[in-house]
Amino acid sequence: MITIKDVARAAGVSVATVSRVHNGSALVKEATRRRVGEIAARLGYSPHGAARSLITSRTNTLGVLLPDLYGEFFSEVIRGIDQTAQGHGYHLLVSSSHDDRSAVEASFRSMRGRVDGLIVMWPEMDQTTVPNLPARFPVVLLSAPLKPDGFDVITVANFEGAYAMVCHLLDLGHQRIAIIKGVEGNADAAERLRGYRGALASAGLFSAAIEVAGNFNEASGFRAATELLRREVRPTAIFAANDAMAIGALSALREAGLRVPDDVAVAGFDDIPMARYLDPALSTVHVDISALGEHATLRLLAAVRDKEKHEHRAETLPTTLVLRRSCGAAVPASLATAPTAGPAALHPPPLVRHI
Amino acid sequence: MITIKDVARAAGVSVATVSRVHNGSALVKEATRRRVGEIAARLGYSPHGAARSLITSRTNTLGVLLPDLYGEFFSEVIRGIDQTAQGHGYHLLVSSSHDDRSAVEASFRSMRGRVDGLIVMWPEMDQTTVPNLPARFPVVLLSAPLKPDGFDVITVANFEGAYAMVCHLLDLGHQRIAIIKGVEGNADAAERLRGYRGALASAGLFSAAIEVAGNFNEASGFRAATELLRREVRPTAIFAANDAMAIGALSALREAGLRVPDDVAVAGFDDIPMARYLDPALSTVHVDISALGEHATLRLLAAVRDKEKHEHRAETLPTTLVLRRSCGAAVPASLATAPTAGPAALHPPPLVRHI
DNA sequence: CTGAAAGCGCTTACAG
DNA sequence: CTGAAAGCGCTTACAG
Repeated sequence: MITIKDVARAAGVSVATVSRVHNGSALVKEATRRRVGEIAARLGYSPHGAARSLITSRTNTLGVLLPDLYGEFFSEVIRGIDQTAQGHGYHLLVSSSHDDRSAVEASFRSMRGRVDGLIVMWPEMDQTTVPNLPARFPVVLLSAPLKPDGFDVITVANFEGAYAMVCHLLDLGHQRIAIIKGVEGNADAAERLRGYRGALASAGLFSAAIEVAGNFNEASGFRAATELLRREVRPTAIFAANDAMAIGALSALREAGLRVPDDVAVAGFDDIPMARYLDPALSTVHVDISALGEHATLRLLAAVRDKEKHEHRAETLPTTLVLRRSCGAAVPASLATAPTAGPAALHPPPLVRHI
Repeated sequence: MITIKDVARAAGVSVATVSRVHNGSALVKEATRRRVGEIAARLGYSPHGAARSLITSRTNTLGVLLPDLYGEFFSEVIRGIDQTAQGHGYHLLVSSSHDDRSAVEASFRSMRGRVDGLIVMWPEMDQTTVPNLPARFPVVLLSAPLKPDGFDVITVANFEGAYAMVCHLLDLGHQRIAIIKGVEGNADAAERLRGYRGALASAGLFSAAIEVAGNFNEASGFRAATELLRREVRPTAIFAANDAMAIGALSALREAGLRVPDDVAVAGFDDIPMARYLDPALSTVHVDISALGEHATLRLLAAVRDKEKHEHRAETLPTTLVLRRSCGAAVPASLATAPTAGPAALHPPPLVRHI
């Protein structure tokens, strides 16, 4: 590996000059700049990142801690983060499978000196498990249920989205609406449940709540739907707390020979990219997932840029109702058919209702 | 930020001793070890990664360069890489949108001194664009169409998979089988096309090839299928060079009021996780995508561990035919119904034919 | 078992 | 405009 010394020697200058050339310092004679630049290029020199970080105490890298890397949701989050970070000249150091406080803290330690800040998604965090990180170290929390001092927090309008979706199902005339709940102790899951209950209560149907357990993956949605179908009184609509479980529920209903939405209406939450390709296409609460990543990154970059003056905020991204076939909403004929070819037709516009 | 000096001072020892404690050196008295360890913990000390990398010339980080971060395919690749890397104590520095030689080389330079090796996925690489990287620097190429000296290469059995799928369609009696091609100049796309042509040729139908352009995304599959439907002689089967395009084709067929597989059979390539949830479930060539990432990581770790003796290899991961409903294969009744609840039932076992 | 010292590859005041 | 020198936070022979 060739170092700054090799370049300096070959060019007959000091390492300071080579450094200045590489950092575009104005204090270099044009001729020197060109000569050193050429020699560096010829030698294939590139500055050693770790050495640079050590002296500048900047890494141009953001750490990303996620519970998991599996599936479309996390994939979209990362994409949003990556695009934004890359656009600002930052790299991404990613790490997954963080499901408790010590894992988060351990990851932080192992990233110390390698990142300028951290995005941590960990919806199971609660008051007692706020990670203990050095004060002033820039951290953005995603989907955190609280707003601890010293952190930026970005969440999704879970309550509002769930509330609106269940209200919509009520509007369609459903009286027996079941929810497949998300992971126990998960903040997103809790808020979506609260929205479901709130909507039922607003219709005077609070005691009609039908709640079954789920854990956000397809298999649990399948199991939950199967269980619901075994009950003597079946629900006429199923609201799954995320799309993955809705997909599992659709499978269960199909296998049971039930038609969606005719026999049972189904709705999800997230609007992952595949939701529109299911058959029937899935009605769901739209979350701009990559925007979540983008926002988190922008907040983090702001915090990194001025550590001192940065004011921590808690932001909530809005959600939107996206009505496709699975919930049985009457989709206007003009939207139901998409006669033109091309990308636009690929995504037959769903009925969108702003919440 | 607290450094090794602070710990040494607080513990009344030299920095060398603190360092030894943290690295589990055997040359430390038990009492010292405990005392220093406690003080370090109390102070919240964690070693500075960049400083450590600089002196040890190891980063415990692998760089991952991908063309894109969008969609299930890349998501699965990363997951495979991450799991394996994490299991071996390595971090991941990811970077996307690499579509030409200079982007790859620039990324390499910016990662210099931050990673111990690189996984580069770039299927458009060819003989003239092999990136110029320092000799002996560990690099694994994914989906590369050639095996340049000094690189490990991992590819997928594209030719065999496509060949087998098209043979299967021929076996079902199809005579007019169209292919929706992948990105021009993409190695995977080229091999899949070769497999398609080879299968037709083997049936004496080479001149019956029906080839339309595509670029691996849903929209292009939609367009291609729409174009095929406009022809005076329609194909009876469509083989899309990846699942995303098959999904687009399914949308186009549905909008045109055609039934799959009754009117037109459809098959894809990749077996992304959602393939089984489509309706009809998609017949496709199964690639163990996360295993691709896993293998790449293992090869890279081997190269990192003994740079000198490491022998570069080219490996090809096998593919499997996965027959679901969309191609019209007669699925045995025992497989078509999945009566049991639970995760197993979620994935009704497709007819798998080993190629 | 412990410490003093050199050095990893850079950047940046400070002189000149 | 350029260079000598200090120093970022560590690790590791080398002495003792």
